[in-house]
Amino acid sequence: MAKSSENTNHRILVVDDESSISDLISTSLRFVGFDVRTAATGSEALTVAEEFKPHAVVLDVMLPDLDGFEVCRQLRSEGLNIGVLFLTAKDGMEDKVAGLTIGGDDYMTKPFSLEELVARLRALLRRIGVVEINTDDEKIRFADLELDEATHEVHRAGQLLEMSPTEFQLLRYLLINADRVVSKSQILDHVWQYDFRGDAGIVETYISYLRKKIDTFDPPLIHTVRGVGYRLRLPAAK
Amino acid sequence: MAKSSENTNHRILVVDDESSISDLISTSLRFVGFDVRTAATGSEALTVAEEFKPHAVVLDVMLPDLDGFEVCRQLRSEGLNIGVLFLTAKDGMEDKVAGLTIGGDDYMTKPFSLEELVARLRALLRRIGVVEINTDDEKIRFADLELDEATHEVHRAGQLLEMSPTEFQLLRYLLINADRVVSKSQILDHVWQYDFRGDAGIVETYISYLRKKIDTFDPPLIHTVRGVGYRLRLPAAK
DNA sequence: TCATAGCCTGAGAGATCGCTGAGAATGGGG
DNA sequence: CCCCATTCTCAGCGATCTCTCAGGCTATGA
Repeated sequence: MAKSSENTNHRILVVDDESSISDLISTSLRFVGFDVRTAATGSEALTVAEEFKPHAVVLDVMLPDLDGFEVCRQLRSEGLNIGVLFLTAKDGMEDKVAGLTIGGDDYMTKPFSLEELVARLRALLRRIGVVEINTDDEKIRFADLELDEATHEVHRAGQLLEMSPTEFQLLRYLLINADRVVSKSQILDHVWQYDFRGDAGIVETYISYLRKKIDTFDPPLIHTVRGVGYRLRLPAAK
Repeated sequence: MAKSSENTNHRILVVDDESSISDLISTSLRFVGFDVRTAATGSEALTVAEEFKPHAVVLDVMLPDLDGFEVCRQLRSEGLNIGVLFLTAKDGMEDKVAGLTIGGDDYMTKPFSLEELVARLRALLRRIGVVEINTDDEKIRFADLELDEATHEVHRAGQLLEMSPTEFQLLRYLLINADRVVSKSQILDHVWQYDFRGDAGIVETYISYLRKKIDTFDPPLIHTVRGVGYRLRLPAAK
């Protein structure tokens, strides 16, 4: 995950009762530049929110005391313009959550990937109008390759390329780290769901898929750095 | 390994229960200028960290009491911006360890080389923002030779040179010690994995490989100091 | 000048790494 | 319920890399 100064001073409150999850999330969000606080219960969340005044809340629906929706209601009742990103287990509750996400809110099912979390959170902040800059441009470009966060489309040389969700996320991670080497473990940690227990070999397979789609054009952009990882680069690069 | 004033006052906590390993690591880190403390258990690590306030921790995943992740969690839960470099055994444990590269962290499998350790640790400190200088420039230069840690590229006279992993590490070691003579055993100790049980003759072979790549240009930079070792230098400098 | 220790380098065996095709397992949509 | 897209595992292979070894070369000191 690339460090970015764009998030500076945006306050995010992370609410989850499993400390392993809230640690994982808060570490990632801090690293990309957010100012993060955590809470383990609904009431703690309300207390912390009062003084912390977060721009957005990452909120587990299932909490020991109040449920996430109640927390959300009470946060909103204070008239604050707070975005909420709900987290829910993948158990059928999803549809209910989907119905309850109003306004600019969003939800994700656990387990998720960290890249996805950050992308959704940024989109959310953009929607509720907290982030001003780059508000009309959600595209990442490298050479003649273009990835659009908003439309979820990828173009190379003006041509639309079909991507599966995982391919899209992998490509985004490579693009964010364009020109830098990223290891297979880094990719696994950021692009795959945090509970993935497989081999890093899966990354090779997906790199292969990606190459078949974007590197049938010239020049090839995805380069292998043997023993280290992968790197997006232009051959011309001096 | 070169002494460098750049690391001055950066505190590193080394946590490993095998004293041979933690001695090896702490000696190397002290030599390159870090302020080092060690701990043999997870709880000791937490105690020491409290008063030592390290900038980064080199942390064995396998500890007698708590495991490395738990130690990491507890260090982080205090909201401190601490980088963690995990050490893991090469056996199967790898797949159990997901999420090790989150938040700027990194990991290495044992056995590793000391050069690699120092390079990774510096990169980590750079990422988490402890090191201010050269924050966007991870290049080492000597004459018209340039090695880039981020892209893993080597250029001479503007031309890109392909390097195998070992060649890359050897060249980095020579560059760090530019103008100084380094012996074959020094090279072996720093560039090769610490459990390498072969002959120092391997160094000659790799020097030969390097020369074929970087010293086909003029002037030659790698010079043999007979009976002592090798030295990177410009001919003009006497 | 010669002898010798130290160094260089080519050849090649063996190990490792990464790429890819095939196919099983999963899950959503028609 | 079946079909299709997608995810993931696995194994074969080809390419690259590591390391050993041996024969030849070079600097150095007697």
